[in-house]
Amino acid sequence: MSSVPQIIDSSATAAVPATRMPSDERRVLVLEAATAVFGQRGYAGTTTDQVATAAGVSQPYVVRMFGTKEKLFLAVLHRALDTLMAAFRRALAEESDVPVHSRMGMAYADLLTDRGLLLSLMHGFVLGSDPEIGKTARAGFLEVYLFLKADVGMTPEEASDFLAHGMMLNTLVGIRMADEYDTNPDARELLETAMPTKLGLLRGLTGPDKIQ
Amino acid sequence: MSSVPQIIDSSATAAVPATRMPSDERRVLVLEAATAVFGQRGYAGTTTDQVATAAGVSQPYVVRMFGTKEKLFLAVLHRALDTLMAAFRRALAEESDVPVHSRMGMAYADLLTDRGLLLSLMHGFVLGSDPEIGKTARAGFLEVYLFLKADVGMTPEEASDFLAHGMMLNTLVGIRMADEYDTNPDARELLETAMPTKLGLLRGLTGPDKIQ
DNA sequence: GAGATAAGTAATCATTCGATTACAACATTC
DNA sequence: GAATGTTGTAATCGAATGATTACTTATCTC
Repeated sequence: MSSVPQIIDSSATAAVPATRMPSDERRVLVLEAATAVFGQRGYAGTTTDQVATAAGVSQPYVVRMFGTKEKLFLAVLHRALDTLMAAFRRALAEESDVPVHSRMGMAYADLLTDRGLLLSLMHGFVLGSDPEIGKTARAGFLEVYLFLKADVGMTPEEASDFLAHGMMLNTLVGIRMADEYDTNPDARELLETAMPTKLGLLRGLTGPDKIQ
Repeated sequence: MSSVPQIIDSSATAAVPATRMPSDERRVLVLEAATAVFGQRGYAGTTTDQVATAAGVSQPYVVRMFGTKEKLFLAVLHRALDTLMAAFRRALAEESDVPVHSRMGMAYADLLTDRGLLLSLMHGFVLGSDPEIGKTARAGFLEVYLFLKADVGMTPEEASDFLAHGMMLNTLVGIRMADEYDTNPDARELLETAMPTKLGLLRGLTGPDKIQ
C-alpha cells in the first residue's frame, strides 16, 4: 500500500505508431506533407502539429527531426528548388520537336502536381526580409535565372519574361482563381489566357483540398 | 479603515497618449502602419502589437478599432486595391505622349513608395485558401484585369502579360533582390532587365528598413 | 462649467504553439 | 538473448499573442 515512488509518471501508454520506417524515408514523407501545408498556409501560418498530422506522425517527432520549424521550412525550400532544377534539366536534355522554351514552361507547370511545391517557394519569395529564408530564396531564384541564361540559352529579357510568367502562374494558383472557373467568365478567360495548355492540371487540383 | 471595495484595481495610471486625434485620422495612420508591417512579415507573421507600435498606439486600441486581426488585414487589402485602382485611373486620364501601357507600368511601379502596399497585396494573393482573404484577393485581382481590358483597352494577352510583370516586380521586391544589386552582377542584370526605369525607386527603399 | 462622448491606456486572461523531457518498443548485432 | 541503437509517443512547459475588461482623460455641447 505504500506509495511506490514511480519515477515520474505511470500512465505512459505510448499509442502504437502507425508503422515503423527508416528515418530517411520518414523524412521524405514529412517534407512532402510540410510542403503541402506550408504551401497552403504560409510559413508563419503553419503549425508543426499540422505538418505532423498531415505526415501521420507526432508533433515532437517533426520538431526533433528538423530541429526547428524554420529549419523545416528551409528544408522544404531546398527540396522544392532541387525538384524544380531537376525538372528543368530533364526538360532541357529531352529530345523533342517542341521548342525548348515551351518545354521549360511545361516542365514548370507540371510541378503543380507536387502539391504545395510552387506555393511554398512563393511564400519563401515574399519573406525575403527574414535573414535565413531570404538568403535561400534569393539564391534559388538567381540559380534558376542563371540556368535559363547559361544552359537554356535565353537572353536576359527572355529569362525575365519566363520568370514573370512563372510568378503569374504561382499567383493564380495561390489566389485559387480556378475556383471561379465555372462561375466567372472573366476568371475563365484570364486562366485560359495565362495558362492555355496546363489548365486541366490546375483544375484537377482544386476542390478536394479546401482544408480550412 | 474599512476596506473600501474598490471596483477592481486602484493602480490604473494610464500613461499619456502620444497625441489625441479624431478616430478617422488615426485609422488612416494605423492602416498605413499595418500595411508596412503586413507587407514585410505577412498576415500570420504579423502581431497586432507590432502594428500598434509602428502606429504609435496601444495594442488594444488597434484591435478594438478593427474588431479582429483578420478584419484589419482585409482593410489593408481594400485600401491597397483602392490606392492601386486610383493610381491606374489617374495614369489613364493623364495627357501624355507616353503610350498608355507604359504609363500603367510606371503608375504601378510608383506604388513602391507606399511602403508594403504591393507586398501586402502579394501576401493576400498567396493566401487564397483562406475564405475571407481569398474572396477579397480574387475580386481585387479580377477588378484590375477587367480594368486593363475594358478601360485601358488591352487584349486578354496584353492584360495577362502586364499582370505577369506586376507579379514579377512584387516578387523581386519581396525577395529583396535589390539587397544584392551592388555585390551580385547577376542580381543587378536581372533587376535592370525586369525593371529598367524604376530601379532607383526600389533601391532607395532598401537598407534602412531591415527591421528584423 | 457640468455632463456626455470620444479617444486612449494598463492589466490581464485564455489559447495556442514550438520546444523539451521522459519514456516505450522495435530492430540489429554480437 | 542481452545489449544497444533507432524510431517513435505522451505529457508538459514557458512564451507569445489576440482579445477583453476596467478605467482615465481630453474634448465637445448645452
